[in-house]
Amino acid sequence: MRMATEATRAEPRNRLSRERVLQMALATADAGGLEALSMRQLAEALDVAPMALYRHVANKDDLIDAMVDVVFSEIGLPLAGANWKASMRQRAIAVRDALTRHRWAIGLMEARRTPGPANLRHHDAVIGRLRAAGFSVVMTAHAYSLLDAYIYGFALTKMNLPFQSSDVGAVAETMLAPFPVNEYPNLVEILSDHVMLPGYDFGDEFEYGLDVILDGLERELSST
Amino acid sequence: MRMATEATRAEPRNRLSRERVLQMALATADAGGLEALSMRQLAEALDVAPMALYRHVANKDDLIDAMVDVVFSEIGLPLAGANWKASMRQRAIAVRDALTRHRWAIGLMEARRTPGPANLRHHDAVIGRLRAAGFSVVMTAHAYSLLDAYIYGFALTKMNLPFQSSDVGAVAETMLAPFPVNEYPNLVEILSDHVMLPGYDFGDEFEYGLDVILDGLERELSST
DNA sequence: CGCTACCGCGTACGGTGTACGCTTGTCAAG
DNA sequence: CTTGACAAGCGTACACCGTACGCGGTAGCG
Repeated sequence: MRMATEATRAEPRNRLSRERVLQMALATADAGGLEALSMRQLAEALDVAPMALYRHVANKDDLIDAMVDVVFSEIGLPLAGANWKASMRQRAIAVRDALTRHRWAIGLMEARRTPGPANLRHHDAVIGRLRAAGFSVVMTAHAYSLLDAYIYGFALTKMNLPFQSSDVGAVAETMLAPFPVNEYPNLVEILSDHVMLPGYDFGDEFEYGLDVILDGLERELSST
Repeated sequence: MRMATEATRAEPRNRLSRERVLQMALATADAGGLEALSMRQLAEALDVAPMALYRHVANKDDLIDAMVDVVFSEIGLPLAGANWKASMRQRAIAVRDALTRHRWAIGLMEARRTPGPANLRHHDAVIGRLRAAGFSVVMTAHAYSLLDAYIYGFALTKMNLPFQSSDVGAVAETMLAPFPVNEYPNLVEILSDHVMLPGYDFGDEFEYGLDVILDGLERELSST
């Protein structure tokens, strides 16, 4: 039998591509964090020799740049119709959600010095939305800086939280165990009287702070 | 001649110690970032074999934990006397300054799951300051979450800014060069009409956003 | 059929963190 | 003064990492 039919069937199935590399890299990083992403492991996951990856990716940095741009593309653009507060609120939550899905990306979103198209498109759209709502150029810079700092910072502190928003109690005790009781009374109070109570979810703090910021910006806007 | 006097003079000079390791590690990380800090390089800088370090440090993670706690200790505690806004403002700036001195620490301050004593002391003092100012336990959690997210987030985005707050123009052009003109009009506008102008310093955005947040918290506090 | 372009691979180099066991300098007790 | 214990520093080794370089096979075209 000839190989043609086999080739056209079996070959393209395992055929490597930038797409497949990117997708697998995202999956690995989502599952095990950035430090679990090694070129060798990635190659193995794709059932391919390590060096094969370099046909589709210039180097690891290039790969990560591309991964970050995928995250940006998942965020979507802010709504154009709604009032600016609703629009910014929705965008903030979209970013937060994307960063929750891709925790490894948190430190990198604004770090790469070669932003991808999705990145630039996103920033352009947000800025445009604010300008259209009547923000001056200066106020837009203020607002964007404030909002993004909060969003990324919340993701950062939340991600870094050494517990999964559930077994807070155990972790807190482990943290404080090496120290004398009542060494840190205020910390203990807020932990035991609030954070460790059943209903508490640190993630809920996000929207509270977000609304404080949006209200503050609204006031700044109308006072100009 | 006897060795006693020599020993007491020359020996402790080169004698390794946790302190010396820590100090050199901080210097290296401050100068070249966390990725410049390798145990081998660190050993060489201390004129010592790599494995000698492990007498004073359990492993690299333990070393980094200790380094983070040094940063916390540099921040100092919030003023007790002043009104809470001034106190929080001063603390925020102190944290920002510490993170500017030690950029490598930004992602790590809240990440380690074994916080050091300076870390806990700091948190305890801030919480205590807010409680003393009349914040309820719940409001304290809100305020702290909001403030820290902003502070760390600002440090994160500022640190990651791919330029040194000076040659913004060149970098911006490099970023946008691969794309058609007018693909991102809003981005271009804010860059050329504001960010790239001589007087602009992104660092100045920090206090603007900080004050918006503090004012917002004050309003929340008085409306309770 | 032959040519060319490309894709995946093998090998190798210089880096990393660190486990394990040896050597050597210091000091206390006999 | 000798001896022995103890800790500090070291040498070697291992498993991993990113990736430069060049080879071989295959696909699709003329």
